[in-house]
Amino acid sequence: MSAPMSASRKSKLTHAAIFTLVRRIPEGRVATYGQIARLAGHPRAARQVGYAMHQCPPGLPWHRVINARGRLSLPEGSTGALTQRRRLETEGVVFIGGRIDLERHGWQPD
DNA sequence: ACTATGACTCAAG
DNA sequence: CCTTGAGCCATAG
Repeated sequence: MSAPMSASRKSKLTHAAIFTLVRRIPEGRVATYGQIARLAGHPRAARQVGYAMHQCPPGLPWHRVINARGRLSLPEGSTGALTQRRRLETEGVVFIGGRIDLERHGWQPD
């Protein structure tokens, strides 16, 4: 049986799976790397999510993915960080002291 | 195949 | 609040 099976469990956390979840994050909401990994069935693969963002295809709302502390993981002052913050604020996400209140903007899938 | 690395996370000091 | 160390797993060279 070389059936590859469904990619929901027992498979490696692929970029495709990560991208699919990231696309599900609604506008004005944010999700953490760990949360995406967990939703994909890999609670410990937060790093892979971040790595996948490095290879994120055009059109992917990568800016809605932040770290567990409610801050942007990109180097502060970098072009990416500024772009991310600007896009999030455009969507209505509020930064308080450079931080996002996950209780308020955190994405909660049904 | 192996080693190094990384847009992470958590616990402890 | 910040720093340090360890765990984690896929990708790149």
